[in-house]
Amino acid sequence: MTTDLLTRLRDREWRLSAQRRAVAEVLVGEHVHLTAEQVHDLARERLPEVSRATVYNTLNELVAMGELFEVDVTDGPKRYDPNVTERHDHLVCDGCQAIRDVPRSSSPDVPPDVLGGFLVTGVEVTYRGLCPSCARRHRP
Amino acid sequence: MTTDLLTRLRDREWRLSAQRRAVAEVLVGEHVHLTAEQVHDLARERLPEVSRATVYNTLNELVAMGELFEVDVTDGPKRYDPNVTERHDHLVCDGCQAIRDVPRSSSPDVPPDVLGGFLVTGVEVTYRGLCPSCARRHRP
DNA sequence: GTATATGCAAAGCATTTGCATTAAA
DNA sequence: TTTAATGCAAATGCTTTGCATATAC
Repeated sequence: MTTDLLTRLRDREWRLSAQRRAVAEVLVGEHVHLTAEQVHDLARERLPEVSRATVYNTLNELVAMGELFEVDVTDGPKRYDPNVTERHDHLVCDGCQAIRDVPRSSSPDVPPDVLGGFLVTGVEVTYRGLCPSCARRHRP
Repeated sequence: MTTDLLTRLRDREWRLSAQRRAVAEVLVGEHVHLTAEQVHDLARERLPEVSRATVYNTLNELVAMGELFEVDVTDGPKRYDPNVTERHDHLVCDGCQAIRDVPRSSSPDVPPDVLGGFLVTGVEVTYRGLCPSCARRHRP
């Protein structure tokens, strides 16, 4: 039973302002990888007076809390990934920049002889290619 | 026998100015993952009047030619990886931001049932952790 | 000689910061 | 009431751009 973001935030005694709630609510769902600006726009639909600074502050706090991942797999601004409970990789479309989460198949690892004393604590895997609709456009 | 960067550039009939040569010469070696600013500084040691704009122009051209990879695995500015001939992954130190190339062990892939028509053309793998000296500092 | 690269300084984005104001607990 | 979040606008950091000048071919 995975608890959702809003519930976890309440449990952490995180000072819950209307602005922070608006930001957190926007970050719910699957395959959500929004830029800060997109979060700002969506949050403003719920609460018109949310400022950009507050959006950035809030996103950074959520990242620091481990409740949000920064994802830097496309050109341009960083994206934010609320899927922190399920280990997953990313499928990135070179055509339209869409990002989809995929469960991790098998964990890659480094052959010990090339590690040279390096301590590995995490792995990120990014698959690049074309999403169905961009693939169709490319070879119809 | 892998031909080196300068040789490949000559073969491409790439207009070879002193500035471009200075930039290209800086991009030779193993485990080289410099920022644009570092490239600029090193290039200026060889040719003091190289401008920042030219460094950026040149780096972008090399990337467009496929002779250089952009690597975005650390905070702050992008890094440039001249190792385009050998398939490899990256080991990134969370302590000091050092990056090392490691040969790819086994190619990860996505289970076909979650691909949903997505066409995969490339994979990037980033290992994060602590390099030997940062690991020592962390648990001595 | 001609097309193209260079350098400068200014502009462009994305993000952060300082500080006075406001609101949560 | 107290402590912390907000909003604004200015500042920062990285990268790109426009255009006059210089240079490789």
